[in-house]
Amino acid sequence: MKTKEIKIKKVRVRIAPSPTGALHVGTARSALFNYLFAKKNKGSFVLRIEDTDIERSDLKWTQEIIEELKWLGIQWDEGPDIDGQYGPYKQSQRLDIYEKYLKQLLDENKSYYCFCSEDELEAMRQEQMARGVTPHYKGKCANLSKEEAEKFLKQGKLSVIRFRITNKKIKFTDLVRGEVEFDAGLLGDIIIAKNSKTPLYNFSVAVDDHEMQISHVIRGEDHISNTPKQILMQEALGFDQPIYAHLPLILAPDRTKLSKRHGAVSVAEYREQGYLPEAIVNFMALLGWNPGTEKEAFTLSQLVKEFSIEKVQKAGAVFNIQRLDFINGFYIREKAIEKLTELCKPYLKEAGLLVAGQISDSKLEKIIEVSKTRMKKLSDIVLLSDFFFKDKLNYDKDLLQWQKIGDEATKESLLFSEKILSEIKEWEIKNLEKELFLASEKFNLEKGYQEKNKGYLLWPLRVALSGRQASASPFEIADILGKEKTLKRISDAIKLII
RNA sequence: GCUCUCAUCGUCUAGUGGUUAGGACACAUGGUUCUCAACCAUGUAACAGGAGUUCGACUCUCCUUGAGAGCACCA
Repeated sequence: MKTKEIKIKKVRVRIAPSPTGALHVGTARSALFNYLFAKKNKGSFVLRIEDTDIERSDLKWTQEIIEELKWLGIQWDEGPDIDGQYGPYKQSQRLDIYEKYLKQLLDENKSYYCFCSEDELEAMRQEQMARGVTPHYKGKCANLSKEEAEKFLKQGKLSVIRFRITNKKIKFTDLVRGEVEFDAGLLGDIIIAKNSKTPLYNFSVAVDDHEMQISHVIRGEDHISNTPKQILMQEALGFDQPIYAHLPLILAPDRTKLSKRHGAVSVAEYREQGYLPEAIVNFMALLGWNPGTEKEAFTLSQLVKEFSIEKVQKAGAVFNIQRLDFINGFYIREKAIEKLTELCKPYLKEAGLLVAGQISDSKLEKIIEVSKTRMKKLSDIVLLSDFFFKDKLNYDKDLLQWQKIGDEATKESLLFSEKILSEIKEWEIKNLEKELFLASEKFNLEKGYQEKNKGYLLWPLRVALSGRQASASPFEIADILGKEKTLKRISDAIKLII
């Protein structure tokens, strides 16, 4: 009995996005898992741009995909340079290679020219569906002689190149799904190229994966039915077969494949809304994978250590935005304040709140500091902190009232705060807090209010300073605003009551 | 329609023949608190159904049901 020779191949994986749109979160997660698998196994991660569909591909999408991947921290070992040197990692620059293999298949009669029109094909599909069989090409042109084909070609008849599917069962071992079997007889001869210069997906993938010596193909489950086609082509071309792993799909809340109609699907959109790359990475890793422990917070490098493809889930995972929000809020709170401030600046500028030179960095940091526990994403900072930047607040006077004490009592409360604050010399948060707490007790005693209920004094004050039902504490706001603005806001509030 | 795949709380999941079925998000309640967050504590909540196999099935087998993906001159 022959022992099968086991080749220990170096781990080489790839992610192969097509630049027909922004980087989809599903693609990003595939990229992440490939990256983790490569790093874990001391292998290489290759980025290949699949732009054979010239009509739909656009350079701007290639650039964006590269940018988003970099932003996420998913770095490739081989692939396009950042400065736009794509080299051999863009399919449109590999046309000679495909042409060579295409010719080989044609010469060996493993593929043939097909002259059927799209209308004919469509009619056939309809007819097959109606009969209850999987639509597939029956091979009308399969038996055309070489001479006939040549003749048609010379006449300039439109043609494509089809691959002869061998009628047999295709089995492969999937790292996440185990043994998978397909009946190739149901496939029909697939089109592998529009012409010698325009290869199509299933063919170019087989060629590229071979040429790039890809050892493991880790991709979304939506590709699983492409696998037998690619295996057949590898066999026809004499290529080694990579090991496959099909990842569960990322689902929308309605449990269908996450798509545009469900809202934001691109990494760029989440980035714009103010999600942090570490949060997105952590969140994506946990969609369809778990460490087998109860640990849930992972940095990219921790993920590299913990990742194992065996722990990848089989069932699709719903993209739960609430969980992303939670994780993002967690990372926001973890961020060093200087960094978080820098990250918030663009949002404040965009909203017209932050004008260069009007506010010091240290003051801005204080604003961010007192707001950050309420942030789920960076863009939240605008609504959370706009009252710090405005000169005039806009709110309903009834909001100033604490527990329906009435306008007059509210006014007295504000006047009391105004007096206390106007007398404070050392305008510093600790001191403000101390003085206001003392004042609150005194005020309650004077008015006969419940002694411990600080709301009589603090609520109207906080609303006067923020104009908000919910905000940071009055001490924090007063400290940031400074004495002059604080007193101004209090007197504005008093005027509002009158 | 055909092919393939999947199935534990609402969601992400742990669990590999014997568990009070565990954790996290979300939700609820309480604590803290002027408010909202954050934080801490507690709670609600799941093995799709039916047959087997077995002393014993969430766990193994089969069937049913349900769900998803694919079926392009897109990738």
